[in-house]
Amino acid sequence: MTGAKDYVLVSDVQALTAALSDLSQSRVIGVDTETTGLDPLSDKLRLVQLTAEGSDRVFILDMFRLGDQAVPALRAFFDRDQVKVFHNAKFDLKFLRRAGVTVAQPVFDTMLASQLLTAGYQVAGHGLEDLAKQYLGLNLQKGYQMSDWSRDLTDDQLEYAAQDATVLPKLRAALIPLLVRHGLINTAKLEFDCLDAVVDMELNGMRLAIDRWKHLTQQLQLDMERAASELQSMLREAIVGEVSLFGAEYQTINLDSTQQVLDALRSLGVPAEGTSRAQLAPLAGDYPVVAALLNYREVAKKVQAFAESLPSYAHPVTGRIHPTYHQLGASTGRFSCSDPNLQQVPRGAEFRSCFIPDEGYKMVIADYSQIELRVAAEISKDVRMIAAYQQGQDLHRLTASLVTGKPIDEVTGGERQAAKAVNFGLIYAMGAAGLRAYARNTYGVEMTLEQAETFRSRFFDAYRGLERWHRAVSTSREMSTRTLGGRLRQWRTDPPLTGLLNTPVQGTAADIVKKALAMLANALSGTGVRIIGSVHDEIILEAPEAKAEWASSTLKSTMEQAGRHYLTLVPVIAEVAIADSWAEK
DNA sequence: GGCTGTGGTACTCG
DNA sequence: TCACGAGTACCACAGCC
Repeated sequence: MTGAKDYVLVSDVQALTAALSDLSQSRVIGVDTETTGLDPLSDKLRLVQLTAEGSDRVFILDMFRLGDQAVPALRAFFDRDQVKVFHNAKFDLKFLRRAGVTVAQPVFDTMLASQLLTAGYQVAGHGLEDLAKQYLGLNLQKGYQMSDWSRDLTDDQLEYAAQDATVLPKLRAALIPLLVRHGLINTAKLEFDCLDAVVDMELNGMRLAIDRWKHLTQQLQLDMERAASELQSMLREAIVGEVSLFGAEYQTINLDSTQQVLDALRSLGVPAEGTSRAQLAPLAGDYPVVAALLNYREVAKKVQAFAESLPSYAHPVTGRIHPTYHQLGASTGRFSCSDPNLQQVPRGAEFRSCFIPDEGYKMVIADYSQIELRVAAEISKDVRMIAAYQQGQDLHRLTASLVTGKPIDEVTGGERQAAKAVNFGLIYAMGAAGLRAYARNTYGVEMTLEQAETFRSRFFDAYRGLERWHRAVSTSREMSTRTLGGRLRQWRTDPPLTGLLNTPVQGTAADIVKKALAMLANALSGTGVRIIGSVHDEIILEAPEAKAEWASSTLKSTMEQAGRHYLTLVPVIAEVAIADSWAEK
């Protein structure tokens, strides 16, 4: 046990002033909070625990007792350039923000630091207890997180509250040498700088036109019922003739059960190896029942996974959708998103047009143009790709021309589409077989394996730098890789080549988006323009109508500037639109 | 009999 | 159909009370 018994309960303004003055002497302070629940939009901030590095004394601010009169002093305190150390800072920052307190950089987040150090590895946990044990050899007292922080506090609760705060500066001191050793200082700074934008996105959320959404849901449900009954009647022929107590017409099969569906298909004479889309798609032309199944699946997914579930996420206080962004949720450095996952809302306008701005506001939406291909050009230093981007050429058209041997302006639209897919697939080492399958299924183009191989080798003849990069990576035997920003991903066993190629590309794109978000949070602070979402290469703002033009040019220039921070050979372009819904891009 | 957790499958997105 | 990276819903199954 770490007995941090030395705490001072601060419940009036005089004591607060004295405490903050005392803490101001320290270059580094640990910050923790206790709240009446987990939701910053409906629960309350109860305690703020502050401790100076090197001290075991913790000032525990009782926000219920202090009330609003504490806010100006706290705001001034957190505006100073001391290092504020948090664990899972996003949580505390959201509650502080709701209480009227913004926290200026520099912020150090021990959880993000730990996640960066282990990126790619499966580790037991990144909780404060885990880190205290691992890096400091301390066993923290657990079990008070979920206690009732809304009533009079017990001595046990106060001791628990004090304990976590004292650990934070110590953890930072232990983590910094590791970040240095792993070359992760810049990446850590980037992640910490990004926190404000993440807090914005979660607190702001996105507005859903709920009536419109429910109407869409009803339509889709009808579509699904039609698709289901059509499929059901086609499959029912499979069980006609089988012995049934009630008659075959009463038998239904569970359309969501792959086992039942496969049995039924086989007894209808469909030569299906399995029920995956990949295995069924080639059979759809010959067997109407297969086409019916694929159709059912598509619409069922949209109804069950998106349409029906989304309204339950509308927040009772704001009416808006507030997802959770996991800053290091993907091992490449990308965000992941859940509850709900707004990053997988179907692209169709019928879905995205239901996401709208507040009255008097516009959405301002921007995404990077071909960001991953540009990053691949920069990493591989391929002269042809770099030159094409510098001259503002259409890279897909160029690839089509190089592979077919046609002059650029004779390339057809179909060839350009095919080249688009090839650009995408081949930079991640898609094999000849994959290419062949892709060409057949997407464009109905039949080719032999040899022809696919020729196509592939022409691609790499055209882009020598890309080929050199592939060869260098595949012979390197490295157990880790880095993005251009220095972000690290490690493997414990021999990594797949595709992972070694994909991670620096996808991860550098993530570095760029995060840099842009960090810069935006600063640039937009106090302007009334809100950051409301981000989907991998896209950033969504909500701006008062009068400021939409300004927000739009700020968004575009900030995203492009963030790109230049990492890419020096290849220009970065962001395309921006002012819109009345997410469907307009 | 009903609950929970886990693995597999299939879909969505960039 | 796929190369990479994610999350969610559903089914089937094991283990438990």
